[in-house]
Amino acid sequence: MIERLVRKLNARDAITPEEEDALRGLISTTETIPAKKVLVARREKLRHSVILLDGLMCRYRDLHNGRRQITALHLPGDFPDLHGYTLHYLDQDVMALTRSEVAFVPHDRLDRLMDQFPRLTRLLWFLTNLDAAIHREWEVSLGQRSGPAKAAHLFCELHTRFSVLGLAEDTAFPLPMSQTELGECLGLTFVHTNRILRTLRERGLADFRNRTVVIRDMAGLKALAEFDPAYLYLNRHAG
Amino acid sequence: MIERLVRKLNARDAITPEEEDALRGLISTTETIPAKKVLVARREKLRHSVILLDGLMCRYRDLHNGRRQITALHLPGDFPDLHGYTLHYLDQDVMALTRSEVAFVPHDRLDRLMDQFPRLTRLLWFLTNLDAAIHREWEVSLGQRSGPAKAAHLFCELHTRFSVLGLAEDTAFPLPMSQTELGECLGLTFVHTNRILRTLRERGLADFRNRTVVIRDMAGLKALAEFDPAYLYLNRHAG
DNA sequence: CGACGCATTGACTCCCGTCAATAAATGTGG
DNA sequence: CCACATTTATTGACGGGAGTCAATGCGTCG
Repeated sequence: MIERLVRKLNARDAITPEEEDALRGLISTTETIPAKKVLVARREKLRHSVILLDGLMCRYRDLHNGRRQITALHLPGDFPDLHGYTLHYLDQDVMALTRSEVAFVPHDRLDRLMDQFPRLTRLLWFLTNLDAAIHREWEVSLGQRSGPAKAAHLFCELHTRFSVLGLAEDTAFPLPMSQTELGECLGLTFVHTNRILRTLRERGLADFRNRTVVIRDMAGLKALAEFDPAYLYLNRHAG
Repeated sequence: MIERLVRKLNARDAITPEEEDALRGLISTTETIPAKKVLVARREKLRHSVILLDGLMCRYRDLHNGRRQITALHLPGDFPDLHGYTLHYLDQDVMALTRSEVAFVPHDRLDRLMDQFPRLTRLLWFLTNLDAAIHREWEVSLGQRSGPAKAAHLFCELHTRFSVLGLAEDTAFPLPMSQTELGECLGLTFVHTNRILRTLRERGLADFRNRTVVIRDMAGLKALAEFDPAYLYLNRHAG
């Protein structure tokens, strides 16, 4: 059930069996969410948070001109709205990009966890801070990187994050979203996103097709993106 | 000493006198930081965090092409690197934009706080989540808003944040940074930032001069920015 | 088979970056 | 207090990256 979450946490800090049990005990129920469904609406009062068990989710914001910015992508093991525990409502919508499995975590169980497991509490706090670190790196991409570098950087990030979960191959990972949605992550229109994907393909760097990203030249892709994974906090023994 | 922080927290949730004392007890020493000084370097191992008492600070990231993205602005009462408590090092540099006063908070005192004050712990966790909410709103700006709307939105945000602290007038607030630095917040070059400031001035919306922003037409500015302050979580009684 | 969503490409426009020059403001030392 | 250097602000000319509009192809599904 929570294997992905444990795997994600273990990549950062050792989890004891007791803590793993405590995490398991957080879950009340699970549910299957159809693609395109908004799971948590902006401003909605929250009494539970959600662990993504399987599938792909995002957080986003719509603007009046019809454009949308996706501000976060969530992989299995992520806690897309854990911040809702302290914020009480979300500032953005959470949507399933694909059919997804989620587990509900009532906030009163988090209250109890905070009393009994300070170390685990700090780990959950860490998870929300990791989330924020990814937001910051996206700010850098959105503000400063060139179109191709934006796409390259996102591919590098996702390859790393999927690898941690054991869900990526050496040079490929699933990315079940449309070019429109990819563009909404990168701050680009789908037309321009399509052109950028073509340049990455023509330069022999990466290929996004059939909902899968194939990396042809990892070093070149990382160089174009100036990818530095420090913000993913994977250095369990260095940090 | 921590009046600004208390004021910031009180705008979100009531702080008891005991909690205020506990917050005061977090501080070990204070220090004056000269302008342009990097207070916390990326990757540096951390044993304390910092409360900004007075001045203006930012977090940023430099890219190889010489460009820089500022990912967060910090006002008095902010905790610019509180996330360093769980992350152990920062993914970005923290710099003083002006001469600043800071207070140091050793992480072992936060450890003790977590054992003794779960509600206050949740409030500190809230602060890092509020920080992340601002990151997300900046992602929306950087990715989707037009140049003038980016500047307008930042002005609206800062006016609100300064107002909470009692540091803004009805239609003006201090912004002691250069146009270059403002551009680094907005993802624009200083040349274009200058042009955008001119259009805001010519449209009678806002005027940024002498390190001060004067808002001439609040409704118009908010409309241009599509400013919705929900992400600042100020609705103490609604959330 | 037709409807629909998604991908691809071209033509055109415009926002924004680059390069460059100059003015204005600020700071510094004598 | 002035002379000078440095930073910051302003503006113009030019080019390129990204948005808009539009047409076409393609795969899926009812």
